[in-house]
This record gives sequence, C-alpha cells and structure tokens, in this order.
Amino acid sequence: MAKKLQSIRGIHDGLPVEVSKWRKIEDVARKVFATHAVSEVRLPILEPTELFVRSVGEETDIVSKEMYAFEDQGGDNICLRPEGTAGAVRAYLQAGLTRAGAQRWFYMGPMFRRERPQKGRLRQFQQIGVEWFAVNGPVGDAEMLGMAQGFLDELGIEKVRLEINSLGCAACRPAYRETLVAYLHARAESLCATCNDRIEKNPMRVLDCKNESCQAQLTDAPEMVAHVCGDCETHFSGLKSGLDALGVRYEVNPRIVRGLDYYNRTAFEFVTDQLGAQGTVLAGGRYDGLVESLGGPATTAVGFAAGMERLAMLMPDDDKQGVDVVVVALGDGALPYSLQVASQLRATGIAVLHAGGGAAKKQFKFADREGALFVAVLGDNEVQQGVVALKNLATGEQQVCAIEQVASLLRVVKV
RNA sequence: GUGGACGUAGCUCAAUUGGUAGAGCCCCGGCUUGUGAUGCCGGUGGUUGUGGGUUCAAGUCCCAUCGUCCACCCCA
Repeated sequence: MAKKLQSIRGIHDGLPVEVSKWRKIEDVARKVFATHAVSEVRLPILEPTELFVRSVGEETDIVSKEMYAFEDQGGDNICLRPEGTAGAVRAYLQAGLTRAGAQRWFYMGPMFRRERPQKGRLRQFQQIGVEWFAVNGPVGDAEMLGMAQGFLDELGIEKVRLEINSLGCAACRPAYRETLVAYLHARAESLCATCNDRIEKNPMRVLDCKNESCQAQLTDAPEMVAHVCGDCETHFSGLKSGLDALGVRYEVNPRIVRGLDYYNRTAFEFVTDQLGAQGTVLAGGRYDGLVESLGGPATTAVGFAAGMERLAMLMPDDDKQGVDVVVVALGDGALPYSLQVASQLRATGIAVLHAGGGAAKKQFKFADREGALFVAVLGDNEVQQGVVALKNLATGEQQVCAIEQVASLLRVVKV
C-alpha cells in the first residue's frame, strides 16, 4: 500500500495556533505556581517499565495495555512514561531528598498512552503536573486546591466545578472494600457486564458507572466517606474547612475514584461538561504510601495533573497579532534604506516583516494578510528625509515620523 | 480492545436509479508600476484515503486496509 507519510495515530502536531495556547497555559502555570514556591523539574520521558508496574499498578489499564513499552538494544525494559507522578517519586528518591524537607515540584511535558483516540484523548498528550512531597495534613491539600483553582481562574476557565472525596487509607479502606464487594455481589445480576468485571478489579469504580440502570441499583450503596477511620475523617473535614476558608467552591462527590492504585485519602477532580465524555480537566489527590512502596521512607505526598490539550480546548482562540509593522519599499532605490529601517525597528523590540519590495499593491496586500498593525512606507521621499511614512492599517491614517517614534506610536495603538 | 459515523482540489462541500468529477474560499497573474480588507478578468490545482472485487461503465455497489471523528472501556 502506498502509505502517506503522516504522524502516528492519536499523536498530533503542535502547530502555531495550538502552541500559542500551550505557551499561555505554561506561562500562567509558572506564574501561579511560583506564588506557592513550587519549582520546575524536568524529568525523563523514558523510564524503566518496572517503575510504573510497581507504582501505578500492574492491573490498571494504563500499565496492562496502554504503555508503549519495549526492550532496547541492550535488553533493558523501558517505556514511554504514561503519567508523571511515578517518575517524580523516582527522581525524588534518586536525588536523596527524603531528608531535605518539603519538596514542591511541577513539570510539564508529554505523556503516552496507547488508547483509542477521541475528543480530549490522545496517545501523546501533555500534562502539567504538581507534586508536593513531605507536605502533610489537610492544609497542604487545601492549599494545593487553592493553587489549582487560581491556575484555572487565571486562564479564564470558568465552567468547571471541583469535586472532592476521601478514598480512605490502609487502615480503613480494606474493611470498606469488603463490605462494598459484598453489597455488589448481592446484586451483581442487575449490574452491567463491565460493572461485574469491576467488582473484583476496582469495586469503587462501580459506584461511578455511567449506566443509569446500574445507578438505579446503587442508590443505597455504602460509600467510603461514611466508612473512613477517625484520622481520615479528621483529614477530610480539615480539607473542607480549609477550602471554605480559601473560598474555593467544591462539592463532595462520594463516588469519584482515582484510577491509579497509589492514591489515598483526598481525591479531587475539576470537571466540565464542555469536553464530551472527557470531563476531567485537572485531577489528583494524596498518595502517602507511594514513596515508601518505591523503596523510600514513609513520606506524605499530594499532587495533581492537568491535561494541557483539554485546558486549551476550554480557552478561546486568540486572534493572532504577531506583526507590528510591515516595511514596504517603493522602488529599488529605497530597498537598502527599507532594510535598515526594518532592522532598526526590530532593535526596539517590535515585530517587523519586510514586504520584499515590488509593486506597492502587492506589498500592501501582504501587510494586510499578515495582520500587521502598521505599514512603514518607504520611497524616495522618505529615503531623502530619513523618515518613515507610517500608515495605520485599521484606520487608514498615515503620518510621517522619525524611526525612533514608531515604537511609541505602536504602543498607543496596542493598548 | 468494542461499537457507530465519515474519508472527493490546500480548506468547506456538491455530483440524479452506477453514465464525461464541479462550486465557493484560498493561492498565482493581470486591471498602465506611491497605498491594503470588500471590485473585475484570467490561471494553477484531484489516479475521488489506499488496495482489491462486481459491471460495458464505480466518487456512487461489495470486501479489505489505513485514517479522522464520536461513544464504550479507561483516563489528564
């Protein structure tokens, strides 16, 4: 088959319209996170496969069927990271930071999962993640959620709501799980096929089934929040009062779950109905046991990840306005001067394109097409007087001015 | 991995019960060479995703394959 050369399924190019949004998201993230003294880390995209098997969970879909994993030329089992938390914990341990006090990290970069693509779901996608190590207590959770809310606010993303839940801990979850599984087994016949699978694999996920006939069977199902131990209860109520104090609006959704094994206690999701079936924009929770299970000392941790492409879909297309001035040279005699003018204008920090000379009409069309704010018209008259004829393309006004004045005239229009 | 919809020009889409592949936009050139959005004239551009099959004849029907979209699963 004569195959067209194209990108891999579900792996898309970042063209200028997308990248300008991504950059805005990144800029806002850096700015907001900095106010919480969160530092950027840059972690490997390739990791040992074992890392995710041990942290995310061997039975999860992500590890069991969605990882791009392979053996390299040296026989090592490596993979493209499907998520960021495991690598962050690995790096935290490898750098020997377990006695260095709290670490507050963020990262952004591509993740890979071999899923069937659909709206808001890609095989290579970008996440902005935040991980706080050795930050314990509900105040940490509340502050992280306050930061996340501030991040979304700053991006102008409004149509999201925050849902929180408690997943319990090693002390109380096993007992709850047993009562839940017993409850589910009792009515397994009236639950859908996928829910029957979930009873063993991830029983809490059954409560979150989208199938209405399942939901009808589960109205009185036992929920984790009613079965948490005293410590978890204290933590959860501390989180709620912290959110109240911060003015972060939330609702308790006793049925949200984390898909990854390492979470405990706090789970949260910022969700929207604007993204089809992919409602989760930013999600995370506490994972106090993970550092220890990867070989470190018992260390509390809390984090979240946000999908960059999903965030971008919630943002308006910003009209590109890249070009400040297009330099038009009328006649070959003006060409050298026009190049010098373009260069001098650029030295003042503004975006300048040279229209290339030739017919005036053609050059103006070029300026118009580039979305330029101004045209600097340079012909024999301007060359002789050492000035520019500056035309505002929006108003049609044209005035003669010195090269040094252009930047300030531009500033007036831009504001 | 499962299910559904869809692949025609760079883009958005037409094409009767199978009967010569078109339009708009974009692009390029021109409308006497110091002034651009909307004008007029002309032009480039397609092995109809790909590969088979049925037929005198396939964009149209059948099969396969690749891809896109949507949903399930799962998740950011």
